[in-house]
Amino acid sequence: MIKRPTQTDVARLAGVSRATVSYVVNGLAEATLPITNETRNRVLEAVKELGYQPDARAQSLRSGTTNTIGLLIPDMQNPHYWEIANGVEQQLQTDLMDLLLATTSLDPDREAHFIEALSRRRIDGLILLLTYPERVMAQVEKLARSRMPLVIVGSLPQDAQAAKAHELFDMTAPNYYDGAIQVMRHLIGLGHQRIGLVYGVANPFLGAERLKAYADALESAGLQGDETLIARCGTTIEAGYQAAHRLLELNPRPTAIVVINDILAIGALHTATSRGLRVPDDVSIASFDDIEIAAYINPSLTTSRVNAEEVGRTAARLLLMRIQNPSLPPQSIRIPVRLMVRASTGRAPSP
Amino acid sequence: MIKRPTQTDVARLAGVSRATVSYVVNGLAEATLPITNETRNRVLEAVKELGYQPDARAQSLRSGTTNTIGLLIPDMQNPHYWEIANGVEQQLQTDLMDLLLATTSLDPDREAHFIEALSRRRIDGLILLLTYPERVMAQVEKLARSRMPLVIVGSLPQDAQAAKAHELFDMTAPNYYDGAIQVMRHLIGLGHQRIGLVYGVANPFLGAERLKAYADALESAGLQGDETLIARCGTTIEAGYQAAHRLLELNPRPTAIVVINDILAIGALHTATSRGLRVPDDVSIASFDDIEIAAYINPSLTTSRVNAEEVGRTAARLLLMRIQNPSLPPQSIRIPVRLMVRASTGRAPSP
DNA sequence: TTGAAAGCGGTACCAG
DNA sequence: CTGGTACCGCTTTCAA
Repeated sequence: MIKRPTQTDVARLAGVSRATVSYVVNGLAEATLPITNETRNRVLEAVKELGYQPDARAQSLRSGTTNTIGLLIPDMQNPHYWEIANGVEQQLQTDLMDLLLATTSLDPDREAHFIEALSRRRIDGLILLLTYPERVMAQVEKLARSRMPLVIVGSLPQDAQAAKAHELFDMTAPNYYDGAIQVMRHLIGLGHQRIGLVYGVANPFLGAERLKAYADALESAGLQGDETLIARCGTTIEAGYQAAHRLLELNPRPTAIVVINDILAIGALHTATSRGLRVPDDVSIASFDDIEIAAYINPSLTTSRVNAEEVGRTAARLLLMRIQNPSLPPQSIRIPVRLMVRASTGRAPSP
Repeated sequence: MIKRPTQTDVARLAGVSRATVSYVVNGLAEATLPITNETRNRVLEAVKELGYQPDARAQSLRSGTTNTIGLLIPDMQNPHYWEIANGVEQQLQTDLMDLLLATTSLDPDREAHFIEALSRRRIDGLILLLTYPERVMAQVEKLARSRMPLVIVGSLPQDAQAAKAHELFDMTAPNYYDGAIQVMRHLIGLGHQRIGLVYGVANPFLGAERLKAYADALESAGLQGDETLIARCGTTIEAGYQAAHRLLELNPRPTAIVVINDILAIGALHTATSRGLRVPDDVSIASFDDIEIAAYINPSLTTSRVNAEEVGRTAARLLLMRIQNPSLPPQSIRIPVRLMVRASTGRAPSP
């Protein structure tokens, strides 16, 4: 550690007591506590001369508040998450909270580690985007019970824990179910009958809503589902690329592919192109999120738009409200989505 | 703030002193200090029962070390920076340092704010990717002089401050000059004579090396530069899109466009397509960074590959070395780049 | 108008 | 083997 000037150093240099330094530095001088202008200036000069910066650890230890909230995001590689982080930041800036950002790289151990680390820092609140809730739920529940303000972004697995969850912390999540229904209706409306799904998630439950909507939509259209039409894979572009290959090798070939997110859809688009298929003439591709790139790639992506910044802002808003008023009943807010029809989907080719 | 169990609570429950709790929790029990297994277990049980977690602020206040380093990145919207952050994380994980990530959203005030905030937290070291060095250099120099371990990623403006800089902190940066020369040689070798440049940077100096290499390469090929061939713009995809429009409206039209990074190149590619131009038959496009998407878009991007994770790892390595040995002479490490020739560049169209 | 002093939650030295 | 205690840097009440 670096030796930095302390309050005591400033006090000595200015020839006052530490208390006085504290008053001046925190601007209490002007308000309640009358301090001579002359003393004040002596202190301020000493501060400047020494380059004194109050120690945030000590301040927070003493004052009991850190003025910082933590945000855990799963995966650096997906722009969708940064857009959420952006939203959180926007909301926080209006208040004057600092953000402590951590990313788990989709690693369950790191997820647990960071929740622990953030909690030990005694941050004022925590926003979690969990990848492996089943691994850390106990930890998270304990946190919640210790009355740490907590917001979970995204859904939780459908088991007993999830049921309790809503009583413990606030939640917000995009309405992926609606989104997936819209995507499917759009494709079915275009005459597609064989529709594949690239299901690229780190943890299966993460796409559960989209998967269910996919199946529900097929069924209500009287189309038959088919396990081979579901290509499960990882979360990288390359994974999406490979998974799409598996789908496009099927016979008969699907005429449309729904991809779990835009990043993987870029991979799938590449697959189609490299197989000499035209999009959307030979195969339609649609996905979720509407990251900025989606509108600019060629062909532009039909995608179910999640306003990620709004998700982030909502999470931050919920958290700030809870920090201010810890006894509020927990809320759960769904963020609506909107289908953006672009160039990657079109009428099903005639057989 | 939340009331959490403290060392004292544990001590009371276990019927021992606070010192003993500290020993047990920090595992000193096994090593130097022999403590009865029975006492140890009593303490551990109390810890578990109360869900006690040591307060990181208090620990660090006392121990003088935070075991945390800070990383400041400019822009959430560009995957390139996230890849750098990834590299930093990788390197840090091998040691057991925590990472405090902050992002400035290209806002000079936030940049200053975060440097201040991180410094007040008394982190053990700081890695900076600066967007507005001229605004914060004084602050940064003061930090450096206070012996805060510091690594600057990227280059600094070419003025007196930059000259001093190398004596104050470690630096690492991709060799964009070489990269740009390679890109230009590649295009000139393909017969291109009118080569545009989309210069989309938040702060002009940030692309200085690439700009200079662009001019140098033109000159040494006996081609004449032309200010109208340089389209200055912002840092979003949309900005790249617009800037490329300006270039492609020129008469005669440039046959190749060099774009300052891949993100903007995606915009430029979209411009060409929407103007009905074929890439690379009518116009070639090349850029910098090689973010993951670059290989998957259509056409795939010819780009000067910067191994961003290596940049991050290098920065972290430099920082950790300096933390361990603060008196090391500052180093400056250039990261080599490599031209990835893909489908977005081809022979210049015959006039 | 200013200062003395208690304490926030730990660590680690020294004594027993 | 265990406990008492000074101290890390700051805030805030209370007295002077």
